[in-house]
Amino acid sequence: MLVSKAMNPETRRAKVERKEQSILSAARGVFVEHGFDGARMSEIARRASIGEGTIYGYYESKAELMLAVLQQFWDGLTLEAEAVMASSRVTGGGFFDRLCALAEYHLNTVIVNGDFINLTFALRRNNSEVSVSRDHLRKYVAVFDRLFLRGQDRGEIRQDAVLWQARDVFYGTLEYSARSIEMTMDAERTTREQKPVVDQMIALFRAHYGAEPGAIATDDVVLDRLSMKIDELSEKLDRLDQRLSR
Amino acid sequence: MLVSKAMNPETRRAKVERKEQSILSAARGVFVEHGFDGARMSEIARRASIGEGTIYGYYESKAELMLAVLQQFWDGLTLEAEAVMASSRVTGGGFFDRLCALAEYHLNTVIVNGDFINLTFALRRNNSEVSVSRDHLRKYVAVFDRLFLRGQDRGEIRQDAVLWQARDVFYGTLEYSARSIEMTMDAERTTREQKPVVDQMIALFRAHYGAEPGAIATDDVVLDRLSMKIDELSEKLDRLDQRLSR
DNA sequence: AGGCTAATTGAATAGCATTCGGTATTTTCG
DNA sequence: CGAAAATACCGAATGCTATTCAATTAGCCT
Repeated sequence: MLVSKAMNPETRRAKVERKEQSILSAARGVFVEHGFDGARMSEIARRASIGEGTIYGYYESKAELMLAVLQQFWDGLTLEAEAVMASSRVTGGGFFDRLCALAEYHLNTVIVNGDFINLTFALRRNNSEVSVSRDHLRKYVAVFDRLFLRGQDRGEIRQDAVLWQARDVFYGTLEYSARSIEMTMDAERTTREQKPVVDQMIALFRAHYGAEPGAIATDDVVLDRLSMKIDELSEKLDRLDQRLSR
Repeated sequence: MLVSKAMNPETRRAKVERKEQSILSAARGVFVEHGFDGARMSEIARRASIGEGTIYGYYESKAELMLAVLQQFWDGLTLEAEAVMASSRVTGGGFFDRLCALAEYHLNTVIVNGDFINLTFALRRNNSEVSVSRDHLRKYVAVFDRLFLRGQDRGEIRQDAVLWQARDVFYGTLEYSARSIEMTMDAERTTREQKPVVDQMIALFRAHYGAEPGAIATDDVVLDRLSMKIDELSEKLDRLDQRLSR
């Protein structure tokens, strides 16, 4: 049939993609539930309603299936992070409002999907070739980079601030905090919630990277005043000089 | 024999411990070389020169063996970190010298033993009971805590600085930086070495937690210089004034 | 020495990812 | 449309490993 000829290439791809998605989502569920080693290919197959061997027509191995799941995961995070920053709550807000929103989103994500994130880095244990997801990670952290650069352009951030350091501090601190929180590592303070972590972080950024820290602004005022006085003195000197030479 | 009676309890324990150590070091080598999944119990047994089944008389399972290796690893780190801070190079030095030494040591360690550290957190995927090493982690990070508190006592650090935040920033940033470095994630700057990471970090700590932030000190110097110049000018003016009025 | 206990061993077991030969389903072309 | 060719699908068979266990050995005490 002509119809089939015209439609089939479409339907075929669509069908394949649908099946791929069903495998992927089944796999994601099983991996989240049992972890990598605990996940059984048989269970994934069962949940996706396909034969066990069929999976291998779509993914080379368990590790590569996991990798596909992780890539989808990180891509989703990237989209959500962008969405959070563009959300109405912070639209029109300055750099620090957006940063705060991003920090809250990231911290919460890391806490909720901690296992997933660990797996991202744990996967590159033996299968050294199967660790492609660098690009996806890069795309995710690029969300922060764009925000930071824009903040610099708009003059909200010091021009001499170092992007890579700020990025490391931001993601590093949040990730470590998340681990501390979920470990309830704190013998010192039993209630260590997410909010103070983000607040402290924003405060640090404001103080260290902000374009106009209070102390320095004050000093600037003092400097201006002194400069003006110098100018006054210079003028007076000139006038005296002229008077003397006359 | 009385001798055997007196010695055997000692020798027996010693023997057991020696065998335990030999298993542990064999395991460590194999795990480092091949990762957790890649490691074969048979190879560990061979390297320890014992039968395959014997291992299970000492450790319940492969995961628990790994755990023992990890605990030994973290304990070693703790000792080394203390040693670095007490080393002659920084003896008598202030808080920031010690902090710098600790940061350099930690960053280097994390880069060199990155796989090991990942494994620490990746192990608690399925075997949720087998994740005891919290105490060992706690002991390790406590090295920083002691340094920080001492710095506060000596007045080198602001009294209102928050310990847990500083800790998160310190370890979090270093760990994340290490990952970035070993991933050579940087399309922006190909040569991102360890030194600048540590330097930036120390600078941040000095500025944000130090009792006398550097930026303001610099501005103070500028202010002083300007004030002096104004004084000079004033004196000159006065002299001229006197000459004129004479 | 010699009996008793605990330690050691490596062959047997069991669990799982991956493969493969056969079957069903789709596509192609006369 | 129909049959041949190609492709997708299946799940039992394979192969590889952690783990167990019955037999053997070494250590200990009187």
